[in-house]
Amino acid sequence: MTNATGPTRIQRRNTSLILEAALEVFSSQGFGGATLDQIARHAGLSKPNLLYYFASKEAIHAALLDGLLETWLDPLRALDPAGEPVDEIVAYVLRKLEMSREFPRESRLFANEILQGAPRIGGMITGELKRLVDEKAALIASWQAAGRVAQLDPHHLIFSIWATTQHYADFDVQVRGILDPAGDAHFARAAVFLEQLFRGALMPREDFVKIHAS
Amino acid sequence: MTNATGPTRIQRRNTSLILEAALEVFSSQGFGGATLDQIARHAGLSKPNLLYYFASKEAIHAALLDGLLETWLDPLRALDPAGEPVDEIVAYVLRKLEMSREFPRESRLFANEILQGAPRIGGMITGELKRLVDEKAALIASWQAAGRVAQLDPHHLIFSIWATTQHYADFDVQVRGILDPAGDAHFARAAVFLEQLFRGALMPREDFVKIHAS
DNA sequence: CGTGATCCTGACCGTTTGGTCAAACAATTT
DNA sequence: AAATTGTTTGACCAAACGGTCAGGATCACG
Repeated sequence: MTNATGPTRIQRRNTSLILEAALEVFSSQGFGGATLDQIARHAGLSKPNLLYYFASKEAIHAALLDGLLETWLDPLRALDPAGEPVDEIVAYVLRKLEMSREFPRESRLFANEILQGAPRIGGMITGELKRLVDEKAALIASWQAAGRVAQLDPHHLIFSIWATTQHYADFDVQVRGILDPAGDAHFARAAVFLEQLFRGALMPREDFVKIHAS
Repeated sequence: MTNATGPTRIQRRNTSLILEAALEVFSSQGFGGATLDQIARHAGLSKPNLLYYFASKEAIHAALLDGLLETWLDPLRALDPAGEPVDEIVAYVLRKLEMSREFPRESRLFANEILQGAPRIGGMITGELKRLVDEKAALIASWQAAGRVAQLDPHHLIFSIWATTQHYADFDVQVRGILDPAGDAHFARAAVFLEQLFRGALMPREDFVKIHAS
């Protein structure tokens, strides 16, 4: 039965094998399109063995999302009230872009979930996520009130950061189809572009004039 | 058998019922997650009746995408070499945002397809789409060479326009979960924001200084 | 009103789906 | 090495899947 000594080596290894395989399959097929057989094959385990570690397909999916949500919101949490506003926001953009490069499957997993109406994480959006976004939007608004950032709707600013950065993970196939490269070269260009885009839009107007008038 | 007089009234009505239902289901479940029974129920037809009009599930999906691709690329095609550069690009942004508001399901259908690796429209991306994007990117580059638009990578500029505008369709649930509104009110704010964002980033630096130095 | 073409459906088929289970197998403890 | 616990699997199940088909209903038109 349940054991107080925690998960065994085998348990840790297999649950992680399963979650890795599930990430691969769910992120590229969506929940409905994924099958336990696919996940089992990717994990190198038998289907009944999956269901020894997880109660159901839903349970695997839930465990995946649960384990990822925290990591996913960390960059936004790191937005520092004490920092230089424009630099803070630009750093957030680049951190988010980096996550799209390093964890594209995780991004696609969330994208799939939200595209399909967020049936399994709806509560988290209107709860934890909304609280965090409202808090950081208020922070940006306070920066704007102090004249340290250009006046742009803070909520929509955050949306635009999500949209532009996650685009490189979620629409990877399209991006690669249009720019030919097989590697990660376009991420460097994307970083330059996004920094220009947001720095240009965020820099307080007076500062901008000062710099360019000289 | 085949008739030279074209489709009958019934054919037109039912194929359109089926495509409308398929759009609803495919866009919210993905191809793999959708079932013929769901589509049939939404269309108010029996499953065998669907298959009287379309040879297979794949055929319905293909017909949907085929009929939509042209419409979807029209706003980009409309980017006019003869127009005022910044206004042209901003107009494109707003047109694209309007499409996200009016046709969110179409946007999600494409998003689902590309998220899942574009297995069914891959050729179109590296063909027709790439040609169009390259052409318009060259147009923007020529505007930049003439000093009429700020220097920003044109391809990534187009990506960022797609990303920011389609975000309001594809991630609708998330946007609505964070801003409370049930209606379309946030689209007006999004339009203002996106115009600020892109106009600020696109305006040639010299013009900007001129305007704000006075 | 008849007749040929079009349209529609209930019953059915083979396969795949998520999930179960008893029994075999391996690890660990005593 | 025996006993206990934890792990794995082949065989199996009911339901749902995409798709077929023979035949009945409905239509357009002379």
